[in-house]
Amino acid sequence: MELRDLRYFVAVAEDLHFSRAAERLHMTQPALSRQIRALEAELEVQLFYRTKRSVKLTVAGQAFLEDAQQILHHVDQAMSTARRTARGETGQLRLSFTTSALRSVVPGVVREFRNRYPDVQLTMTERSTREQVEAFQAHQLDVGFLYPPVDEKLLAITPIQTETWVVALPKEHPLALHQPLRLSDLATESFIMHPRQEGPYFYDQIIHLCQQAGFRPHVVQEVAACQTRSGLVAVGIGIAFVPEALQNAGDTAVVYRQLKGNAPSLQLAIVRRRDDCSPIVQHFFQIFEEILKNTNLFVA
Amino acid sequence: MELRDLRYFVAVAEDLHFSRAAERLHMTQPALSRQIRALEAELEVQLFYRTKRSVKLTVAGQAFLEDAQQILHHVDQAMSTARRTARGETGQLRLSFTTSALRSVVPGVVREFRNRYPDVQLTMTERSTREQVEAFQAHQLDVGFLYPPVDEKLLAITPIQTETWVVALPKEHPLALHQPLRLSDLATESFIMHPRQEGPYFYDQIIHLCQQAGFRPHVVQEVAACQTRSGLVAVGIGIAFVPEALQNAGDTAVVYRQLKGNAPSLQLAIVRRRDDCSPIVQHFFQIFEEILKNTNLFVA
DNA sequence: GCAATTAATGCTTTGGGCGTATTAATCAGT
DNA sequence: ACTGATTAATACGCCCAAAGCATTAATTGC
Repeated sequence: MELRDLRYFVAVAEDLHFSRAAERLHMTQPALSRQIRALEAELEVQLFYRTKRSVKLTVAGQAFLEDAQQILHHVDQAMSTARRTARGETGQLRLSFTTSALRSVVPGVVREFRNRYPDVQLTMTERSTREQVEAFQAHQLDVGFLYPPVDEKLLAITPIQTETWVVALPKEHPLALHQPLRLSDLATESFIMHPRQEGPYFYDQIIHLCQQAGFRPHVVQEVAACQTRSGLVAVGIGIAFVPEALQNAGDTAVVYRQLKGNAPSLQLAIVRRRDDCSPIVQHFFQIFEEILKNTNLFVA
Repeated sequence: MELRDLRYFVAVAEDLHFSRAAERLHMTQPALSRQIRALEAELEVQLFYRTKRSVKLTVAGQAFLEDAQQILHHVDQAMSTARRTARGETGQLRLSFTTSALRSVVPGVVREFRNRYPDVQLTMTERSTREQVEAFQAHQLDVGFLYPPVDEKLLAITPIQTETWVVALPKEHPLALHQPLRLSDLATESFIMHPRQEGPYFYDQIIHLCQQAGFRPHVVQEVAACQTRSGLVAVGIGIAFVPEALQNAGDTAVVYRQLKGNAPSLQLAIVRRRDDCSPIVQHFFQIFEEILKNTNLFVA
């Protein structure tokens, strides 16, 4: 059985006339008659009642007609879907980002991507840098916004922008009057830190900067979520570093102060699997680059 | 595009190995490689990443694989359905019957038919003789149990059994003491009749018999449904003729009495369209004949 | 009863798909 | 680094399945 047989059968079944159907199919009537007979022989089923003058579908023929039409339609759809998938117009894109990236570059890119490729199913998951790397390794992620360094040969890492982090202080804290602060002003404070295991680079950077400023920070708690750190600052547990982008998060019990001189900073990066040549991912990167150009962010 | 292409593609996509797939398809590797390339050219879509040593599906290839598998499965199903339909093992059977037929021959046939052909969708509709003829003409009915005579050349009518009708009387009626009754005993009674338009033969037969018995019946009401006639008898509106089969309907306020001599009678018939050669209808008739033989009913 | 219509049959032709032989490229093992 | 094994691609020739052409047979309508 071939699709040709189905196409011939559908044509005859729709016209109930061999000669006309043959003409529509750009072939001769004897060829068509033979093929239909061959199809009936293969199925061992009579599809048409024929007299020398008229053609009529049998019950089995009616049932087969419905299936045949559906199959031919499905074939068209499959071809179209394959083409659209190859062009990156349909499919899925799994996206992850750290909390702070969600407050900066992500929304604009995602909005534009949805506009241009509405048929791509977009899955967005917030994940820490470490979780994203694991998801990439498990082939459960296509594009991530995370904080290098990440030693992973499978990943293609493109730095985007350098974020300077700021100090979050309780509103009533004496240092809240100063702007900017020196790092050495914080020597006797209690620090709420980002857990080292979730991103050792950032943790070590702060420890290192503090040592340069002449003290070793007193860490009272480790919390991964930036907002939670901010919240703990509000209730007086200590002070914390948070990304600049979080300043507008709207907690009135907390003030944010920039640091003079070497401040802790992080380079946000957009990441994909190096072997991933999915056109959807390529489209996403293209849109991302366009937006980056227009908004004139610092590109490291 | 032909099914061959889909079969080849699925084989390669499942094995990710041209030589092995070719072997499974009982063909040589070069032929298979060529066909896949031709398919990609026709779709204008790359389905596989190939190196000289390994084969991998592209995203478009993955999408196409799912469709291709579904299509091939649908084709198998369509062939199977056509065969089963031709054998009358699947499809639909639209059945109609008069109220009284439902109480006699119909249940046994239907039960056995459902047993033997569980995949045939059975639609059962109660209809008067006239309604059944109309449904046949509109091609909305396949098999009917009705009361001839019916002048319709399109229909093949097979008489089944002769039903003698009985008189339904209120329990307290003086004539309830007699068994059997004479028709002439009913000369002064009020009659609840079956409407003439729903089946003139039966109506006219009763009028004719009464005239032979020397009176013209006094008709007080016309009601098509036999049970309803029986119900009206119970509340004293009059007397009525109902089929024997209705005697066991269980209304304790009504008694049924046979008539001596020429009683009104009807010949139930099983009917189909003369041009209908659906195997399902044939099966139904076959089962019906088997059951008729076993139960030894009178066949007219 | 004859002309027109329409599906089936017989014969011939052709092109697409297959097999064989070979090539090119990559990988693994020494 | 070299060699043999593996595997997909290319070249060429063959063959049969499907198409076309010509004709037949049967039915319909005037």
